[in-house]
Amino acid sequence: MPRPADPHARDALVSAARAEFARRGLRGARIEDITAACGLSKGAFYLHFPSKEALFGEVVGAFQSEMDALNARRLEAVERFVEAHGIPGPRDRVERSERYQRLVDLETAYDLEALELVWAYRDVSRVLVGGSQGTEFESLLWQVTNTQVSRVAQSFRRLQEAGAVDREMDPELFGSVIVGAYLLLSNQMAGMEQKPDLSAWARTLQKLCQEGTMPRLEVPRSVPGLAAPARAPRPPAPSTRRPQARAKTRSTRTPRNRP
Amino acid sequence: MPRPADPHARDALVSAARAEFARRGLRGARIEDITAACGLSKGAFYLHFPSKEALFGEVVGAFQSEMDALNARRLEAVERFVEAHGIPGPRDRVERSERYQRLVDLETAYDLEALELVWAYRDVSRVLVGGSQGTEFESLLWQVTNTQVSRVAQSFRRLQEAGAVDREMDPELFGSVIVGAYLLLSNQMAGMEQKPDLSAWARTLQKLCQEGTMPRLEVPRSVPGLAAPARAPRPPAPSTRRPQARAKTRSTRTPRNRP
DNA sequence: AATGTGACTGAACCGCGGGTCAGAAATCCA
DNA sequence: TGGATTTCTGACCCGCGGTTCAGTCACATT
Repeated sequence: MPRPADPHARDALVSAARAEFARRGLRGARIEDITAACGLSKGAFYLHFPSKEALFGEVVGAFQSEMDALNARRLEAVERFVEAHGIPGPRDRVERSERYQRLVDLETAYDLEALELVWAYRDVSRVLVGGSQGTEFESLLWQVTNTQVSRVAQSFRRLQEAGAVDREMDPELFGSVIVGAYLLLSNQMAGMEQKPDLSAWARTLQKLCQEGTMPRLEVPRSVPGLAAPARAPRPPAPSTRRPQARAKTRSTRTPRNRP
Repeated sequence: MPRPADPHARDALVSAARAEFARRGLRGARIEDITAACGLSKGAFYLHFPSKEALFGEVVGAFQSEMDALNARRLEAVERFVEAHGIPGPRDRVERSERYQRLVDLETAYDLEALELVWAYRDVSRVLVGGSQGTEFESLLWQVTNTQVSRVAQSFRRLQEAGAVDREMDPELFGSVIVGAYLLLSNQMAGMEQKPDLSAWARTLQKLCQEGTMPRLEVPRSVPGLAAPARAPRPPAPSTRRPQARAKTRSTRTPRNRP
């Protein structure tokens, strides 16, 4: 087997591609730029990957499977906790009991792990979020997102049924807020040169979630006019979606009149 | 002036373009598809816009200026409130006093307005977030995002200095969470066929913010181990950003050895 | 009707970038 | 040293899609 392949070529391509994707998006990245960054020629790319989409898919796959694994461990850990200690009730929460604190610590630890994972794949996350619209990967992003939203919503619902969180809150909406926060944070990570204090992030995130969903107990008055009529709710907006598109093709255009 | 232009042509093009951008992203949208959706020919597009980027820029400009205007009104309203009633202190918050409730209502009303605006431009928002990476509009998104993060962080900081919110929280991080929630919600809106109950969304959002940032006062024990060592923080990850890219161009490649 | 004018068409043009492949280069083995 | 073999190069091809423009059409005016 003469002329052994450069052992770093494949890794170098992956790294360069990730950087290029992060800069220009999936569509915008040019294979020649990727190979040039590794000191290779365009043709060399195809010795390792059939297309840039395939390369990206490989990286995304790794990201997704790690995320899935983490998710599974997290679900299992919470399950074990509930079996051992039961679901915290309203009292646990407002009094910040030992077992409530334990659960919060558990969740915080997993939030931190999730943040670490996102940090490691922050560039990929950025591309998935911001540069894969109209590609095969767009749906994948929503798949991951919705999985997370569901997970959060599910555990939220359980606490809700136990009376441990405000019953008026929509679990799905709550989940969206949390996941949305992750998405923006991951995008911000992509622009950072050094790692932020993810541990502090995880703590703040948990605090926000825990305190923000405290059930109403010793509340003095019951918050009547929260909905607030929101003066002048603004007219529906200048333009909605496709108001009067005229015809599918040029065939059916109405002639201005007949001679 | 014979052959008057079809009065709907321009609007139809804008609508069709927005739909197409939302489907395929800025880069992925094809001008011929846009014009075909209006029953026009490709050439007609250039009678109205110099390029698809120009069209998009026009729509984005409208979005941005409405957002800026709303932002200005909001800042002014909060300023007026503070002048009239002062900044709520810790007591106001934990007791949910009248003036605290007023401020929450005010914020909720503006959140609702913002959500309404995002709803009207949900397709544009989706493209800005998810389909403009590597284009001239990418920076614009971050400009808008950062403006909002700063606004939230600023008002957060003020409350923090008054002792009305937890001092341990990073204002910028808090802002990112809120804005991130908006971004994900706007993306989810883009896939909805009918308008959700934005008023409920605004309420939940505010509740989360308000309760989630409650200062520590009558807490029984002072929450010692929140930081949680987070077992096995995971090795830095399989791949970081461009570890060993070899050379800028093919010129400086190291020959494997000399004959 | 004839004519002028501006809206609109669509074939043609062209650059960009993905993908190919004949050949050069590198390495091993005899 | 001279094949044998595999890696890697880079010129080339080609389709896609943005852009152009000569020609056509619809309408107003005369």
